[in-house]
Amino acid sequence: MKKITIGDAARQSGVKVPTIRYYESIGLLAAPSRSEGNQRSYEVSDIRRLAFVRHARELGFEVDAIRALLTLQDDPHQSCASADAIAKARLIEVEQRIRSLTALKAELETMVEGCCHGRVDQCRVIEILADHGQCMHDHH
Amino acid sequence: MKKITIGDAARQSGVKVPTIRYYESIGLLAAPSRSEGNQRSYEVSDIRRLAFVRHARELGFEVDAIRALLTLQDDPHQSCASADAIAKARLIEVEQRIRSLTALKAELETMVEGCCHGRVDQCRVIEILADHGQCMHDHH
DNA sequence: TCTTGCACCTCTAGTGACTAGAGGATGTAG
DNA sequence: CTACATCCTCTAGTCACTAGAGGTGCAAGA
Repeated sequence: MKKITIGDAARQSGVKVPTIRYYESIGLLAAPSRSEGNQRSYEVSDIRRLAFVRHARELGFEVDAIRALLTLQDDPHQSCASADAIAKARLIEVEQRIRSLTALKAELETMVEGCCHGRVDQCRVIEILADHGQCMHDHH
Repeated sequence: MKKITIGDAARQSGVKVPTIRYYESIGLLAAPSRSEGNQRSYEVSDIRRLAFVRHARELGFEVDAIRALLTLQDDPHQSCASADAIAKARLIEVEQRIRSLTALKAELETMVEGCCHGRVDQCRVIEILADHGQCMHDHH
């Protein structure tokens, strides 16, 4: 067995070194074996697990959701209904978030277009922020 | 002058009571005068300022950006170029965020569609998360 | 007048998901 | 053998709040 240091694990998985230690501390990754000199020594399966976590984090899953997904992954004979439910819930969140960001974008565009490029007292950026009544969008 | 309690200020501005005290502590809102019994007493202008902050926060501006906008608002004779720049920067952020969330949405849809509703070892939700190489979108 | 009960006060600590830094040990290349 | 990178643990900081403890102020009903 070749030993994978935490630095190599970080490079291969794309998860930063302190973050790997953090994941270990919150129980997302099992504590690996140690070398003579007390340095962490990872297996290839740990790298895969880290890559899984990283990808899920990039997709915006919370650590608790990832923990649930990892539990499923560890026991591949159970039903995937939970994984499906987690992904679906996240999809709904994402759709909602896109809707509200799109409304927000329109509002920011109005602000920027309305900027007179002159003095603050004629500027719609400040004006729109100051008066929520001018906000037509129900992004909030 | 009628005195506005912190509770009324919260109701009128939509900013929660502890959040108002927090904003005071970080210098976003000046410390108001106090009643005999040491209770905060706000002016109408404070309510407006709080509503301004709330709206800007809802639009996703960070507290530091809001601090800059408030400084501009306090001196309406200066150029609005800074306000414009802050709003434009936020607009770019929002557009970027929408793009990456849209890519993410597509990926989540692939996951959910690919779910066999059977066992985990045939489930694309887990599979796609486990293998980032299957992710075609450069949302990250 | 008393009491009930809500709203207010300050202060500390917790949240999520890390990130930064101190201070020291280990491992490797020249 | 000596640099120097990498590793170790531990604590504290980030952001924008939120929660809770423990105590005070105040207005209305009995």
